[in-house]
Amino acid sequence: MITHQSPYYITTAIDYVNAAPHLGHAYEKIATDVIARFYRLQGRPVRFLTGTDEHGTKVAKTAESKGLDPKVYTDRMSEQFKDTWTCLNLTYDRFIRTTDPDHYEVVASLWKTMQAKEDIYKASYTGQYCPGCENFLLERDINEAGECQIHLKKPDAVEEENYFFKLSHYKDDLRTLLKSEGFIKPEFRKTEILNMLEELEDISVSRPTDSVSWGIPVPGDPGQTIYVWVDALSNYITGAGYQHDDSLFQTFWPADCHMIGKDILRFHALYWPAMLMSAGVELPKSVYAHGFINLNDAKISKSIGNVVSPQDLVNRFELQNADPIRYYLMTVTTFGQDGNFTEDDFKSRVNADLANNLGNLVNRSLNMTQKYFDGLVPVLAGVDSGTLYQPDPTYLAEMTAYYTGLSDGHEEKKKWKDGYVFPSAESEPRFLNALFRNSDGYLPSQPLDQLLDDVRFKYQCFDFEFALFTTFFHLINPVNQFIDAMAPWTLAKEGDTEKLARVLYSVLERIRQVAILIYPVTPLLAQNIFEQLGYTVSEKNKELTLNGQPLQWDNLYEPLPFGQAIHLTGPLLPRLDSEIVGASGKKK
RNA sequence: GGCAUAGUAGCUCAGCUGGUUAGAGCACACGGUUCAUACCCGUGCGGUCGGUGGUUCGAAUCCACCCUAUGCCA
Repeated sequence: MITHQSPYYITTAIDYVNAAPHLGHAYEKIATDVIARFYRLQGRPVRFLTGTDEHGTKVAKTAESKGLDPKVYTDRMSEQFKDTWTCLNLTYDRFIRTTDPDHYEVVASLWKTMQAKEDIYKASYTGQYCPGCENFLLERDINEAGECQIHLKKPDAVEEENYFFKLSHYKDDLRTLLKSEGFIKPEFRKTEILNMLEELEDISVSRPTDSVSWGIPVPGDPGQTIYVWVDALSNYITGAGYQHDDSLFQTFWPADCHMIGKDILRFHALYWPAMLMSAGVELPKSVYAHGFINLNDAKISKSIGNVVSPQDLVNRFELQNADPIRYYLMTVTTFGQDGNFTEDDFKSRVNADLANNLGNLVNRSLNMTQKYFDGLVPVLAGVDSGTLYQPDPTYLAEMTAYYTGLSDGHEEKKKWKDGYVFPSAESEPRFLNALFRNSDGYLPSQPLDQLLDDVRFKYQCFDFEFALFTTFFHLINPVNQFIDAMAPWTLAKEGDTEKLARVLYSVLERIRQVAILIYPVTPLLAQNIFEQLGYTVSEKNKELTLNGQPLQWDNLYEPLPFGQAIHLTGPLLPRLDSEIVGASGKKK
């Protein structure tokens, strides 16, 4: 690994263990894993934190209802989350639990620092308390008759002593932060939070232990329990070694990105930075609020009964692994916006993109290699593989002339619409150049290296949909077209071995590149491709190694070794043809 | 009720700061091919861009109001 690159620290929201993990939880974790894998490919030291939020009355009550000690209950639930993340093949570096001992220490310490700064004070709080809920009600929990929506009883006005955090004190600093470039992502969320700022008040940060006992006690006041957000948000610094591992903390803090759902942006963009300001800790560089995923057009919720876990989907569609789920979720919508997971769309998209376009391409190419070259990557006579990606002046001149010939964008678009420049038999040598040199003859408007850079840029912007669209539309599909145009089976019949070698090599080489591009999203498919291409593949420190070397983005320009023995093992991904069962779990 | 985001072909979505006949993929129809996972390649079908008004020579794109969905807040 190249270690001179700057470290990258990304976190997910920690999940509340009161409910089992479902597709919504998975969405965020997958996106974060994609980013983590992408940055590892870039050679940056990455730290990826996820975990569970385990304190609070609800959890204590649920545990009690099952006759369990809260700790025993949360032990079980956090294992369930870990199992799910294993199923999704997540590469997190630590799974933090708010019940972890070091987290207790960090929260207590953070509290004391904020208290020493005189940002925490005690005051009385009056709220509408519902005995049925064992909690204070928010306005939205109360119906028009002034009753609790759930228990249909009027709540009691209860007054209790709480500690408060001087959030309002940080209004101006927060405004400056929020307005700064790139702190809140996507950009359109900025307005929403800035508007909230004006009505910012101090927040309650503790509850009497009588009401909430399952939590971290306030230092020096055992009668109070630290409230959920101070506890939960602090996980991000605990997970970076705050006060426990100085070298880790210095390496990875401040976090590069807190990946969260749009519902909790307020806490991450206002409360959390203010707490850090108070404690004198550096602020995270960005907070990314992603959208929600619906399931078959319905909100994912217990009451609707459409809670589906990734494991459920793997079983239902008889998937070999979760890659198709990862792929679908990352392409179903523009990241940041809400999306909809539809099961028959899932099936058809996975079949079309992964099985047919990519899978079949890999399969047909390797089959031909097996058949025509005894399973060895074709050797290009008289070509030094080290020079394959060196610019070819003749070709560059040709391309330049082509671009210059286009008077404006309109004409270029027209050419695009008229169809790609198909290689005739005569133009074939140029086309081969295109496949493994700097430019791609199929798409004259976009040289190959630009396309590859474009994919990288899209990943950097968390624009996963476009990163993959570009890969499939501009890099994979053209290879299928190329194969048809070149008709290697005809070349084989005619005995034109040299040309056959060039065509097939070009195809295999492009497949190799594509495997790198899709690796962050579908790591196991990528791994399978590398294995079939004949590489010795293993995993080390959450990185893939090919022939002993860690896979890196730069490998895009390190071509497939001539003569490498491929390892054909059958279809990359079988088509999904299983019957679709209703999302709600209803039978067919 | 306030703030924010979204509402575009049967389905999932692109369309940046307004400009010639609104774009992909999937699905569907027809043709071609056989190396391949009933696959791949080609052609075609398909939309009065949520509604109503307005600004403009010109709006899916800007403004106002309304309807619907989602999140936060009250």
